[in-house]
Parts: sequence; C-alpha cells; structure tokens
Amino acid sequence: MKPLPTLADVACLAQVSTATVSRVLNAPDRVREETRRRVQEAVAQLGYTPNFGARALASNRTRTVGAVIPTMENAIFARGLQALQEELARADVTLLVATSNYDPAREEAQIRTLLGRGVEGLVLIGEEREAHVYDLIRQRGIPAVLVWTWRADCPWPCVGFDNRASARSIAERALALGHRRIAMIAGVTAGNDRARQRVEGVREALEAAGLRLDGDLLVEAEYSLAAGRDAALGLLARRPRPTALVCGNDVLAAGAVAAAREAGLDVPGDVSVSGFDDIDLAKVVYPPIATVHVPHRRMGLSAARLLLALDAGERRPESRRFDTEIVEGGSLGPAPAER
Amino acid sequence: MKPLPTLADVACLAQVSTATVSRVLNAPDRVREETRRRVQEAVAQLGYTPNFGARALASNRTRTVGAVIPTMENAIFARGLQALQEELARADVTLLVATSNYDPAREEAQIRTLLGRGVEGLVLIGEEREAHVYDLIRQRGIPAVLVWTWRADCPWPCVGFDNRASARSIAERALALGHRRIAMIAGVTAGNDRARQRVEGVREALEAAGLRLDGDLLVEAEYSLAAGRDAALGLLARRPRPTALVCGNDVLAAGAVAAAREAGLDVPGDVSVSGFDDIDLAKVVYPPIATVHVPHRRMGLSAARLLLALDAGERRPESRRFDTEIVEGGSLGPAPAER
DNA sequence: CCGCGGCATGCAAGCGCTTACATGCGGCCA
DNA sequence: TGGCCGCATGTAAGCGCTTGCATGCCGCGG
Repeated sequence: MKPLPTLADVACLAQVSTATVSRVLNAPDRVREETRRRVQEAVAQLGYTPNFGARALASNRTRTVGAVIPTMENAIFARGLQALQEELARADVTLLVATSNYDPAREEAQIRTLLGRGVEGLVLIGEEREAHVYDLIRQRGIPAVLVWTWRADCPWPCVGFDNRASARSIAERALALGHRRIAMIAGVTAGNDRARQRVEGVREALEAAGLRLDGDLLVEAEYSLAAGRDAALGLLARRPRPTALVCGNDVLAAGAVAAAREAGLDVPGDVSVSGFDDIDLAKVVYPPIATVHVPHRRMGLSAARLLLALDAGERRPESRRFDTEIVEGGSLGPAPAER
Repeated sequence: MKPLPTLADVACLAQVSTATVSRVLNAPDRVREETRRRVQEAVAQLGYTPNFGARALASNRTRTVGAVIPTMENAIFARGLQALQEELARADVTLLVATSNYDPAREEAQIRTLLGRGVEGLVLIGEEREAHVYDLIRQRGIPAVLVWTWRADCPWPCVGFDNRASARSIAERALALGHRRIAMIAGVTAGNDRARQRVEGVREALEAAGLRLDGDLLVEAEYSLAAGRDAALGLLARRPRPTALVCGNDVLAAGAVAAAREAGLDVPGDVSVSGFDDIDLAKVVYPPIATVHVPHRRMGLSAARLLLALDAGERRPESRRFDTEIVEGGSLGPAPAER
C-alpha cells in the first residue's frame, strides 16, 4: 500500500511551502493567481486528498454532524435522514449516521463515538435518555437537536410533532365513528418515548369518552408486518371482539389488515384499522389505511437548518413543531351495528 | 466550549505518562494491574474520549469502512446496510454511509471524502463507474467490494446476485403462463447497471420466445409508487393492451397494481404484474405481488465478512453469488384468453 | 532617495495521539 | 554476590495539517 500524497508532496511539486498549499485549499483568494494554478495542478497530478484527521486536529473543526437513529430499516428515519443529509451537504457539512437498535446503552456508545470523531452537532431521536448522556453532550458544548418528538418545555431544541396529540386525534376519529371496543397495537414502548406517547394519546381519547384502554386491549409489537399480524390475530380472537384496532404505526396496521383478511373479517365492515406515520405502505394496502400524516422529510430538512443555525452561533434554540393531519383511508369506517 | 480532556490530562491525573495511558487503552495487558486501574479511574472521572483524528493520524489505522449507496430511502439498501453495519460493529469497525442520489459525479466525490477520512475498505453498489474511480481506489490500495451485483469475470470482489438471470427467470414465468404481450416498467437505467441488467434479462427471455421488448413496451420510471402507477397507466392504454407488466422492482409493481385497479382492470384476470426484490410491500398489496426474492440482509452480512477478511490481509478476493428465487403471488396469473 | 504599508509567501509551532527505543528495577541463576 | 534478562514505564519523535508571525518585495508619497 503506497503512502498517500501529503500536503508536503504537493508543496514540493509546486515549489511552494505547505502553508501556501493549505491556503490554496482553504482560502484561495489569499494566494496569487499564478501560484494558485500551479498548486492546483500539483494537487490534480498527485490525486491529493487532504487527510481529514490531520485537518481536524490542526484546525479543530470538522464540518461534521452526527445522527443516531434506532435503525435504518424504518422508513420514516430513512426519509428524514435523507432529507437531513441533503440539506447539510448543501452547506458542505458531512453527516455521520449511527444506529442504536433501540438500545439506550448502544445509543450512548454511539454518541461517544461520534463525539470522539469530533462532530459539531448531534441529531437524536426522541427525548428519553439518561441524564448523564445529556450531561455529556452539554459538557462538550455542542448543539444537539431532538427530532421526531416535541414537548412544550423540553430543555433541548426539538424538531418534531406532538405524538400524543396526534394519536389522540386519530383515536377520537374512531370514537366519532361509533367505535367503543377499541384496541391498540402499540410499538414497543420500552426506551421509546414516541411509542409511549402514542399510547398515552389513545388512552386519553378513550378515557375522555369514558372508556378504558386496559391491559387486555393493549398489546405491544415490534416493528414488523408479522408482529402486527400476530398481535391483531390475538386481539381479534377476544370476545367481545374489538371493532377497531388503532395501531402505533403503519407497518403494524398493514399487518393488522392482513390478519383481518386472514380471519375472514371485512375491513372496515367488521373491524376498522388505523395507522400512524403515513408511509407509502399505507396507501398501497387494500383498503388504504387511515393514518396520521407526519412530514418526515420536512422535519429532516428543518432539523438540518436548525443545526446549521446553531452551529453558526445563533443561540436561539427555537424548537419547531410540525402539524400532523389525519389521512382518510378505507380501513377506518363506522362501527358495525350491535347485534 | 471548554476544551475536551486529552490523553495528557488523564496521564497527569493518574500520575503516569501519556504512553501508559495509551497502552491502557490499546493493549491493557501490557500494563500492571494497579496502574491500569488508576488510569481507568482517571478516564472515567474526566469522561475522556480519545480523539479519533489524532489516533488515526498517529497510528495510521481507523477501523472504519465506508459505503456509498444511491439513497437510504430505498428499502433494499437500508436493509442491506443495516446488516452490514451490525456485522462490522461486531468486529468493532465503524461504517460510514454516504449517498450519491444515483449521480456518478456525486458518488465519486463521496468516495473521495471517504478516502480522505481514512476508510480501510469500501462498499459500492453495482459495478458501473468510470475507470478512473477504480484507479483511485486501487491506488489507495484499500479493499473494495461491489454489492447488489454479480458478474462472473468482474475484476473486483462482488457480493450479489445475477440481476439479468433473475429477471430472465421471472419473465420466463410470465411466458410460461401464456403471456405474449408483455411490457416492462423498468427502473431508470442511466448509471444503474442493476436496472439495465434486469431489462436485458427480460429482453433475453422474450427474444428466446420469439418476442421483442421494443421501445413501445418498455418504459422507465423512477423509484416511486406514483411513477409506477403513471407508467402503468400509459402502458395499459396501449392497444392491444399488454397482458403482463413486468416491473423492475416491487415499488413500481405496487404502483402498477394500483393503476390497474384505477383503470378498472382485474389483476391478474385482465393484466398480470410482477415485481423484483421482495420487499415487505410486495406481500401487503392485494393481490400479493409475484416477485424475485433477493436476500438483502444476507448480502449485507456477507459483504461485511468479505471486507473484514480482506482487511485482515486475506488476498483471496472471493466473490459471492447469491441465488434468488421466485416468490409466487396472486398478481401473476395465466394470460387471459384471446377474445 | 528613503521609508512605510500592504501583499504574497515562508517558517515553525503545535493539535492529540501512538510507538520505537531508552530506562530502571527486581529477581534468578551460577 | 554479580551479571543478565524481562517487565513496567517513561521519553520523545513524528503522523499531516493549520495558522500566527516573520520575511521580503514592490510601489508610492514625502
């Protein structure tokens, strides 16, 4: 493995000092036209690429931000991140992505790794994590923004939406359609405040209507079609059978629709189903799933802007709350008449 | 922003030299038990995290590999990468992910960035790229593996499958079911060898049956439900109407199914649809899409293993070809009888 | 004709870490 | 008891880059 060309090699070839080469790269207008051209030629000829580590070490800047998400396999994060990254790239900032697999310890380790790599900003999903993790970030003095979540008095800047309120509103929709036996298939709530808030939202709506979301009608399922299907089969076997399955996300809802079909039930004739997130999947299953539209891309974009602003020194940690809206879909219909 | 603790700070607090601290971190068994404990305490007390750049600079190793994918929004890449990353993490190697948005120039830029960051291995999607990009990589002397593609005499190690053969086989399936007017909705082939190979595979199958996949019956669509739907609507308006729409991926196929429903056509009674990739989506639409199962996760895993092996000095660039298999689905049925 | 200001460039000191080599100590064998 | 070996630790030289300051040059005004 031949050694890579260094600044010194370029300098030597171009007959200038390393300082000049460095300036050509970082502040071209501080170098005389002709010298600059000579250096640029040398760079091209050698195929020189600056060594990132050395540069970071010397300048103490990295133009890099890090994001830790649970998993790339969840489309909502993929979309949001893609937008985030595109926007950061526009400002010539690199995004480092790490995944935690919904494990708080792993998330902390990933945050440490990112900090060690000198990220100048951090994007984290949700608000729930141990205090010392926040201390760590605060101590480093780098900006962090919490996304996919929003709470009025969150001490950190957030870019997200009110999971609880959105969940409440879709549950209210089900109530308005006459449903009374409403069950919920939630995402796994352990270590996942978004999933928990969605449960709380649904519970609030039910309680306001004098109903309860008790243990029997609330199950958690991991993020997969199969898990949604299994959970739904379990719930649909209950007697009396629930007339509506409110799901914590669209994947679970799609699984539930499949389960209903499998159980010989009509959706929404026998049982209604609702989702959350409004991913493509929701529009493709039949009947289309009524869901909550969440502007994932816009949130990613907005998070990027906020981070760049913070990075540029603006000290207004202005959170941004996005509105969600209910997307109608054939899967959610009037409650069947009592028999 | 207070300065981060450095090795020297830790050394000072623990009353040892920086060399010893470094050894505690990198080769703990070369340090006496008691000294080691003292150092570890100091590390914990200061919340010290090694500076990655400095470490890379001094040791000339990064334990980092990079991957450049077109976009995270495509589920197949997300799944594969997730698996890749998990496996690399097991070996304590960090994965850097960059996206090219299907733009060759951007891909090259990303590769350069990754090289500058000192990646010790590279994962690239597909084989098609300019020679000088390969030269660049070769010159750096780092291992690279091409994934999602496979070709017998590819000069680089591949971990993938034969897109062309797989596409041929699903087209043959359609032929076997009696279809003769077969159209294809392909992914965008420009700069995408996988998409192109799938087209070629279908064409081969058709030509072997004495049919042609002419311009009229071949359209390209970008990777989205809407594009698939639009393309399908266009094709279904042709007279005579195609009896089968072979699609370059499942997303397009799902769009096509939706289009058929919209056009009042029965799937597969009036028109059959096939997909490619076997993402979750394919099983959720109704009728379920007949598709080609591609083991994305296993490919990611395998790519990781190959890269680690190469990294460990094994110089057997042994490619790995995965088999695909056709997944039956209600969307692909016998050709309707001629009327 | 001298001096001064401004510009282009060079010099050299680090940035935080790893590591080859030096040092010093204790123990073992002869 | 002396010599030698090996272990634990320290010393210090970089790794490739940025950047404050020094240097030298040119042109202009006094």
